[in-house]
Amino acid sequence: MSTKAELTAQYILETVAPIFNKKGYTATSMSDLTTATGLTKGAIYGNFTNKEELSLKAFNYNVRFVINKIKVIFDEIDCPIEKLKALTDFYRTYNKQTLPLGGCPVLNVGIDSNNTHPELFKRVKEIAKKLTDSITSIIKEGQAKAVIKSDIDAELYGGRIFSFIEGSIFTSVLLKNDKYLIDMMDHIDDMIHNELKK
Amino acid sequence: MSTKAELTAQYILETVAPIFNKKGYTATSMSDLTTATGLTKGAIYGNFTNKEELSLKAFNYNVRFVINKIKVIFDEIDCPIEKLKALTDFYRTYNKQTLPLGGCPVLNVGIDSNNTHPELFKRVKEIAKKLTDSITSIIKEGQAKAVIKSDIDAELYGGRIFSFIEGSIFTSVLLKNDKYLIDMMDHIDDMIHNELKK
DNA sequence: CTAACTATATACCAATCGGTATATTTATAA
DNA sequence: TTATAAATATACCGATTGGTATATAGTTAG
Repeated sequence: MSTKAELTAQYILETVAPIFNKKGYTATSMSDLTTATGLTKGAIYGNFTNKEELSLKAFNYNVRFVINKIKVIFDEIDCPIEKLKALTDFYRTYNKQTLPLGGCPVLNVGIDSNNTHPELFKRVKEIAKKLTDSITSIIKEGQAKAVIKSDIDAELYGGRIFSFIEGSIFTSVLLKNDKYLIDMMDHIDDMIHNELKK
Repeated sequence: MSTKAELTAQYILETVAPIFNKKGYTATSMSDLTTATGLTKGAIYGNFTNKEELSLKAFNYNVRFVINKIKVIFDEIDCPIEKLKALTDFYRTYNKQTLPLGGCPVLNVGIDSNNTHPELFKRVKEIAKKLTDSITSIIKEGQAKAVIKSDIDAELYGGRIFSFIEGSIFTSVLLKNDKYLIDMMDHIDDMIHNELKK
């Protein structure tokens, strides 16, 4: 029952997660982490084997944060069309919601880990696949329930919507204006009505 | 006439640009650059004041590479609609074309420099603005020439198309499949025909 | 209250970091 | 061919990197 260490491990993870997400793996130094946590290397290395493991768990922590929010929303909705609309509603305020994380972990770590940290990149890819698959599933569910046109290519739209979302997050962050994100969600809503909905 | 130094400076830039683009600023070490160029620090620091200046010029070099390609295409086309379609054609093979650069510099450096290198980030933002503006201009030109619907919000579509492009680049890189990029270009083409074109 | 154990802090390691001063080589002009 | 200048290589700098061995402090069971 090592409750003490578990608590500090959790505290370290929470504190460290946004730093890794914002600065990236290499640009985040162990001294950044000791400063932020107010702990020493002894405490950090007592709870995590090395920087790599810590960064991976930090990414998982950030992703879980986002996915849990989406899950909560989805669990309250039956209709696939409404699920998709709830998803765009969620992403309308995505930048505000991911402020404590330091931005979108998939976008940030996806770019950061590419060509530098294969294991981390692999994990991001897994999550991206999971996200596109979940959108695809909703569309297929909509087809099964006959509220979405049966001739729609669900996989294609799943990937397309994922690109829509990540692209507009990127633009809104780079140009520092949420209008790009919000407009894209409007566009997706239109698409749902004009192309997907039966 | 210091032709010698100018040549090596150019050689260094070309060799170094894809490394910065792939690994990011911090993860790229000076020793990476001496190894890649086969030169020593003396040669590099003789031609560039420091790592920061070098990374900025490397980004500019990469961006110029891409923008020049687009310029060449645009200069041969008059019709705004055809320009937009040529743009999607260009991006269909974007990953292959930017292979020597190590990927999309706007996407890579935009994420990498955020929260770490304000000056570099500012420069990426400038380029992103330039790109969205150029798309917006084409749409406005199309409206002036009465080939694009006059009630279309050109700025809105400019930002939207930019997000489409960057988002699909991201997805195709992350999931290692060009189909996401190609499908997005198909989608933009459809949009041009169904929403923009008069 | 003490002994045993767990968890954190301290002090240190070799390696690498970006950067510079100087020596050496290479190119150029007379 | 030689003197001069330009360009590159070498050798080094202090600071910081990720990581570890050990000492100290904190917690808990008897």
